[in-house]
Amino acid sequence: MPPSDDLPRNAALVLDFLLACDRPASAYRILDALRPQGIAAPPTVYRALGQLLARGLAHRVESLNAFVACARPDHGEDNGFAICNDCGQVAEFSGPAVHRALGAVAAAQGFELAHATIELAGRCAACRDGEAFHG
Amino acid sequence: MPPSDDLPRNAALVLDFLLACDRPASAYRILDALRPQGIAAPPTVYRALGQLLARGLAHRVESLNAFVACARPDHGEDNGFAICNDCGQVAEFSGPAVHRALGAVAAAQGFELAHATIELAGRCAACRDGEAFHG
DNA sequence: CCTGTAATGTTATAGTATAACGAACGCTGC
DNA sequence: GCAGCGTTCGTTATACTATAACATTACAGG
Repeated sequence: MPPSDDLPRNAALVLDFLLACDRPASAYRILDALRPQGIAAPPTVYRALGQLLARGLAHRVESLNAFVACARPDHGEDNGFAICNDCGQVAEFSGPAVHRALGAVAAAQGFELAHATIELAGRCAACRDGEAFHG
Repeated sequence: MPPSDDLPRNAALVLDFLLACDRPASAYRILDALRPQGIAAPPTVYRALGQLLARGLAHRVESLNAFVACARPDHGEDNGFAICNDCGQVAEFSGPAVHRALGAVAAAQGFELAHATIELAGRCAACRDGEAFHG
């Protein structure tokens, strides 16, 4: 499987859309957005997303049932997301200390860790600042 | 809102079922299991789950779209789950070191952390041991 | 040419979750 | 009592998320 270039047509379309989005998009939102490009049915979107996920070019945000383009395709997997409840934006972060701590927890239980899902919900710096003006 | 006792009838039914399960149950699985007790439609289940989640007596496992009874109703929120891909069992853990690390990551971004979702996928100790006998 | 693999298209269906309505219950204050 | 209020509950319908199953196309290698 090629690293990142020469994506299939549909995967490239979906990735371009995700990159243009500043927030997570659901599969059906992607579908609606790409109908003009000839994508007509859910399986097409889910297949493209599957290819992107397999290449690490996109991530699924479990707590939103939505997808984002990877902010750091070069970095490792198992990054975390900070999700703003106010504006809906999502920031991807790596957090080596978090992974060390999780690895320790897993090891303590004899758990063989394959993948970590880390999703923080709260308010981003911008929205906190914004609220300062309103009270 | 009372702490834990005197749950509404449906919430108590759902909690009893989750406690009897050794693994996460989807809302529709709960629905099927509790039809004999008079629960007939999805909103009834989701309402009961909402009450349990609000009291911290159950948790939603985002990566499975399923629900578990809380293993530690006395402990804090934001616990993590270790999900075995082989047997489907889920272990709840607390991991203060993880929270400290996540708090640091959030603080570094100016992110106001409200809730952390931490879900580990992999293989539990029992399933690792089991495989040793098969090769 | 034949065949295997990957990508695609299409229809239908499974699985997850909530909106919107209204009825019934228990409580408080009059 | 009973009027008003909040909570729970029941029901119907619908929205949203995801995959099964099968047909088609395109291209690489023997």
